[in-house]
Amino acid sequence: MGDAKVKVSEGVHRGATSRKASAAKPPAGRDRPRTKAEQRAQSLEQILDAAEYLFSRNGFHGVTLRDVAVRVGIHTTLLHYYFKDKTNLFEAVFARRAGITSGRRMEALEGYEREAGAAPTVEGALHAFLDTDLDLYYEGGESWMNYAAFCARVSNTPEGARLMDAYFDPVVLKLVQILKRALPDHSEEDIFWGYHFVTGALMNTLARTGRIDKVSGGLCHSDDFPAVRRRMARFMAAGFLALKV
Amino acid sequence: MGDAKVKVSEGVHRGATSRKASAAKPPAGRDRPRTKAEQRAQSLEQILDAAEYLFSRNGFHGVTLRDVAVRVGIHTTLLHYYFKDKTNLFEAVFARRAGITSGRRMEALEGYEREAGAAPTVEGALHAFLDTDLDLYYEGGESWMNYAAFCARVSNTPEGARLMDAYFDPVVLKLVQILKRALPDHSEEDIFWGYHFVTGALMNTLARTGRIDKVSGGLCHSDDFPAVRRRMARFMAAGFLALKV
DNA sequence: ATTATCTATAGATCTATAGATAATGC
DNA sequence: ATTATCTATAGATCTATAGATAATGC
Repeated sequence: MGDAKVKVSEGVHRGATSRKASAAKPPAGRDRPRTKAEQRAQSLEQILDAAEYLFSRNGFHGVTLRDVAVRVGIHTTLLHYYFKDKTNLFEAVFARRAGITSGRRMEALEGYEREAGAAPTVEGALHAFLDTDLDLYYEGGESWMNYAAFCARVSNTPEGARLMDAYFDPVVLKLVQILKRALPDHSEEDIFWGYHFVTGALMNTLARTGRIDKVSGGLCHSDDFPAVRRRMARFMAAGFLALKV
Repeated sequence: MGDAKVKVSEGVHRGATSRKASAAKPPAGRDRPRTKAEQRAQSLEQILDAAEYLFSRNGFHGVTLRDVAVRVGIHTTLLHYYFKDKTNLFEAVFARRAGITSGRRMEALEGYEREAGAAPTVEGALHAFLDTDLDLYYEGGESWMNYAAFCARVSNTPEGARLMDAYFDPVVLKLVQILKRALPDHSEEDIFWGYHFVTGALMNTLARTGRIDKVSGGLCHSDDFPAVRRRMARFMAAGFLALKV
């Protein structure tokens, strides 16, 4: 765990050293939370950010509560105070942003459905499904990018897949529903397997393993979601169409 | 760990009970290895099988040496005897079949290259790349299917991705090389991103998370590699072609 | 005589809880 | 008076090693 950077925040009560350094006068900025509500909110967020980052790289079992605590600069026991136990913390990381993602996607899909009226296209549906999501992560900054990687990792595990179901099934079913209308002559199996390919490619994107960087000799970058966005819906739409001989 | 089935093998020395039961006479079948070489080979294989299965579902940190030992029906220390430490065991699981997979794929790609001569197609290259692999896992039985899931899981992690590089880079580069010849007007970036989509979809297949089963209401099955094989090369080939406007 | 397997055990680490202390709230 | 944070510690588990025992090999 030599790589666990201790992000020293100037929060209250964060070890004698930093406290002493800023004890005489209340430190200038809004670094130091005033009310208890603020303090609580800040701690929760810092903990979730750290856990999100660590879980996204090392998985549930690859992260210890100590890792998280060290990264935030607090004591392990505080994690129990706020989150009861490790499983709960993990699920809290997942739940924090799951509603937002799935909500935005659902809106985008329903928006497209209305707009397209009687003649939805595969590519249109995929744009709504994919671009909204990619934008959210890319524009959301580091934490959202970590959340994306977290989801990719979770989705790859048997237990994790179950977690995803609860939040993302409605969105997937909405997408499938539109795809069926766009491809009335395709078999249901074709549509589901097409969806299976799309998710795989998407998860591989969100995971940002760095493999594409290496394989391409530095020409492409795992972090370059816009590059994926520019290609993915078109690529996949053509794939769907090709399934029907 | 309630689900860790103890596969009681009738090997030598496997606990007083089973030993006593078969002590008087040497047990009939070829269950009991004669020579030390056979004994060694059998133990190694049993350990690798168990580790492969467990690592594929729970990842490196989600499996303890005790889990593996219990599943085989031996003592933890024997794992150290044969494999030194946990990391080594993990890499041995990976290495056992990596050469075979990558070898077969490479042959298939080179075979296709010769056969296609001056006019290779994207779909042809993808058939060679994908079908060979899917067949190997599907026809190889349970252990090969577990290995596939193991790889999918490994590939999704930052450290794991590095492991894959060593073995699979030449195969990937060969594929890319053929794709470039098949798509002379495509940008290199397009080809690499297309490859990125293909891998993602493939890894999602190998992982067999059961998600497609659920989403499709039981119509499709994660285990159904032939169904993927029938669709994937065609799907992806169309995607590649669509990238060039 | 060598190899395969087990027994015993050290040392580290991990999760979780109980209870103390130091802040803010009213 | 309540909430946030820390100290101390129990109990479980995990990896790894040293050394004993029981097979096979010659």
